Amino acid sequence: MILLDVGAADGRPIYGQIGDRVKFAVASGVLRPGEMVPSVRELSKQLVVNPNTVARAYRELQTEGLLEAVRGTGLQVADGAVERCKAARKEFVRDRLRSAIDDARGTGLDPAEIETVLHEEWARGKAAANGAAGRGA
Amino acid sequence: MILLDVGAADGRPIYGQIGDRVKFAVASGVLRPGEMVPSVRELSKQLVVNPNTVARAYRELQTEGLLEAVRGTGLQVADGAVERCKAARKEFVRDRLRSAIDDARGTGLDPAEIETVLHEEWARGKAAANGAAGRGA
Amino acid sequence: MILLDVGAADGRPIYGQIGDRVKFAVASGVLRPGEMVPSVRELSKQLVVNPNTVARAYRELQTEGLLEAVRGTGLQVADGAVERCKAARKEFVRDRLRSAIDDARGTGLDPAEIETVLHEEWARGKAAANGAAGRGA
Amino acid sequence: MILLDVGAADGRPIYGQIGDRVKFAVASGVLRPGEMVPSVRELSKQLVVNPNTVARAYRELQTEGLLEAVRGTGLQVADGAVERCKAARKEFVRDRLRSAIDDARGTGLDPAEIETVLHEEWARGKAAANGAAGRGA
DNA sequence: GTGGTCTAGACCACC
DNA sequence: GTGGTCTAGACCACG
Repeated sequence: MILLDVGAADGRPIYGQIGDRVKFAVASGVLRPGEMVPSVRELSKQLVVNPNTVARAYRELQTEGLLEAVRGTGLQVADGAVERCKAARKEFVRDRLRSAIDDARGTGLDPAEIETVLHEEWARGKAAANGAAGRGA
Repeated sequence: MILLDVGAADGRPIYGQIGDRVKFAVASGVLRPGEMVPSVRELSKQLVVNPNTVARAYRELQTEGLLEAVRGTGLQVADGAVERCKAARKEFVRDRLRSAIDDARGTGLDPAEIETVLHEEWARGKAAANGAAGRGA
Repeated sequence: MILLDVGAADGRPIYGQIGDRVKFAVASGVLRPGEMVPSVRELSKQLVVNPNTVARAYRELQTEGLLEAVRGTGLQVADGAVERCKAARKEFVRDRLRSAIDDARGTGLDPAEIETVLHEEWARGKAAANGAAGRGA
Repeated sequence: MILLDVGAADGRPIYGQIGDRVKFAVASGVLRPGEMVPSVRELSKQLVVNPNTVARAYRELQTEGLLEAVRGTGLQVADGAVERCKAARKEFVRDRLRSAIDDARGTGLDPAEIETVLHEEWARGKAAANGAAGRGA
């Protein structure tokens, strides 16, 4: 099973995307406190990314207190991580949507037309999600 | 009046943001074909950005055929630019919203909650725009 | 003038030693808020160390809020850095002395003998410092 | 009674710390020539450390001639070990104190202030030792 | 010139 | 096997 996946280059650093993915996984309960995260080498293979990049992502999560090192064994999700990850996730979503909307408004395009596009894209995303769920069932 | 404004470090290169702003200005009719764009020096001062960065943005707009050099005078908006800029703008808006929505969905957050946030942020943006319009009147 | 110097491999990571040196320099007033620190490349040459290692040290100082990036120019000492660096320095000194003393006690060596050695080494260090100062004057 | 104890990650390898502890125990007479040292398994349990790590410490003590294998029984303290361990201990203490003092001086902190801290920490260590002795009595 | 990111690959200590 | 550190060198965006 593929636990984590990073999208194409969307400008954000890869190590940041990896960090976010881990947070989301913790927030969603896919990764639970006490559980080990994939090893640096394994995840780097899975994502086709340099081990250093994964290591950097993990290091930052460690300094944030979300991950804990177990000597010679790996890294595990810290105890209080779930709540903080949930908060971080919602913050992330809100920021992302807000900046997209602000950018759209900033173009000078008619707000009504923006709203139309917004609804279209929301519906498209929902349909895609349902389709995926349907195929999965 | 501030014709162009570039946001803080949102990851995208500044010269790209500047290029987009020019396109949007053309699409909105703020900048008309035949009109001169601000000089590199002027715009770089206005945006508190290095002149090289503005020059690069203009250079790329020239290679896209959206701007034309007028010898010894500066750069003017090309003739067929409006339609292409309008198309580019709508494309930009759609891409931006779609990727934001996809990213939000990718976090595993409950879609209903995402939709709530989406509505909140849309309303917030609308209110801010009205407020700005009101202050302008 | 050599602003910073890292000692031989004393077990601690080099990037940590570099970070400490910067903090000490700030605490001592050698580096003042608003001043630029040596560039990554320059310092890496000076210390005969890989640029990445210096970059890592600087990055951590940035996340600690002690250094601020000035786009395309370099890194400068942050405003409130002096106080925090002074505190960090004293903490560092105390930790270092305490652990050394604890380790010495942990060996089971007669406390009186430890104290003798302690006085000898303190005197030796003082003499060396004076000698250096004398030569410098 | 806990014969040996290894501190938290102080940067030095654990197997080295264990080796030192054995040497100190020999120097202090806690472990006498001809006496058996704890088995790898027993000591690894006591220290909550991987058996390999203890084994490595013992191996190095063997190559230094401080421990001798007794076929089918274990490892015993070698005959001439006491003197060498005493010397090593004093060397260790001196090195440790000197490097700590040098490091403290290297920070640029006022020597008088360093001396104050030094006295405080020395007193603190002495008090702690007395307290432990008191509790033991 | 500046820092930031990423890759590739090495060595170490520990399990 | 694990993570941590370091080196070497590349490319990018920006000044």
